[in-house]
Amino acid sequence: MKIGEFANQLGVSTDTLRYYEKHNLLTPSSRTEAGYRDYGEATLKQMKFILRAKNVGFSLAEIKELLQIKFKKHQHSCHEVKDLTIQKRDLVAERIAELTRFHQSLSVLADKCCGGQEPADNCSILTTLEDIDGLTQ
Amino acid sequence: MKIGEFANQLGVSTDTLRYYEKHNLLTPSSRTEAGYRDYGEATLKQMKFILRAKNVGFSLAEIKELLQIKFKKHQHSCHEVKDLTIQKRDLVAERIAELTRFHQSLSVLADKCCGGQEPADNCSILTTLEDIDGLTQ
DNA sequence: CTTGACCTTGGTGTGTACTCTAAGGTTTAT
DNA sequence: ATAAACCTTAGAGTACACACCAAGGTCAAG
Ligand SMILES: [Zn+2]
Ligand SMILES: [Zn+2]
Ligand SMILES: [Zn+2]
Ligand SMILES: [Zn+2]
Repeated sequence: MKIGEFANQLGVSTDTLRYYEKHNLLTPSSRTEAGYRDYGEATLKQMKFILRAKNVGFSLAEIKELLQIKFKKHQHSCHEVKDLTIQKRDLVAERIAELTRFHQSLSVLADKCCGGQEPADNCSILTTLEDIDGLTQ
Repeated sequence: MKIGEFANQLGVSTDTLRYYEKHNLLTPSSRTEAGYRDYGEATLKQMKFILRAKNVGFSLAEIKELLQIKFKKHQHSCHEVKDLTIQKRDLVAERIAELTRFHQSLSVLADKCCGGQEPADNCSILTTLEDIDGLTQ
C-alpha cells in the first residue's frame, strides 16, 4: 500500500506518516522499485497502536518508549509499563489541577462583571486584575 | 530603576522583560543617557497586572488585548471584557474535559496492570493498546 | 504522449513563552 | 586603572506535532 492510501485509511496525513518515520515511530515495511514507501499489515497494526496511545494522552516521545518496550517485551517488566502510565496520569492530573484553578478564577472574575454595553471604566474584571493580589492563592 | 533590580523585585528574568517589551506588553517609562531601560511606578503596576492575568490563565496575546482595553476603557465595554473572560473560561473547560478523558483512560489502563517485575509479555496495558478499539469513545 | 494524480527529498513555517549566546558598551568599587 | 557586575542589540535555540512548499520523479488513463 502506498502512503496516500495508507494515510486515508487511518485518517492521517501523509506528512504525519513521514514525520513519524523521521522520528522512528513507524517505518514502512519496504520500498517499491521507484522508492515509494510500501505499507503492510504490520505497519497498520503499529500505527493503530500509536493512534490509540495518542488517544489516551501519551506524547509521541512517550509512545516511542512504549514501542521500544513492545518490541522487546521480555526485556522489560510490567512495572516499567505501569510506571510510565502512572507518571503520565499524574502529570495529567497536575495539569488538570492547574487548569481548574484557572477556571475557578475566571469564573469568579466573570461573575463580578455585569457584561453590559456601558464603557469599561468601572469593569470589575479590570479593577480586580489591577488591584487585588492573591486571586489564586 | 534598571532592568535587573526591577526583574528581581518581580521575580522574573530580564529576558522576560525584554521579551514583553518586544511584544508590546510593557515598555519602560524612559531610557537613561547610556540607553539603559528605566522602570518606574507605572510600569510596576502594569507588570503586576500582567502577572495577575497570567495567574488566572490568560495567554500573553489575551493579556495584550486586555491591556489595550485597559488603556482606553471608555472606548470599550464591560461586555467586551466579560466576553474575553468567558471565552477563555470555556476554552479552559474544554481542555479540562479532554485531559479528564485522558486521566480516566490512563487510570483504567494502570488498574489493569499488575505492575510486577515479571517480563511485560502479557502486560495488559500493552495488549489493550494493541488490541482494543474505542478506549476513549 | 501528455495530463493529472501520485510519490520523493529537504527545508521552512506555526504557536507559546521564553532562554541563551555573542559581541560589545557602562557603571561601580577598589 | 581595572575588574566585576551590570547593561545593550540582534538573533538563534527549545519543545511539540505537525503543515506546507519547491523541484522534481513515477505511473495509469485517455
Ligand atoms: Zn459593567
Ligand atoms: Zn465589567
Ligand atoms: Zn503484569
Ligand atoms: Zn502490565
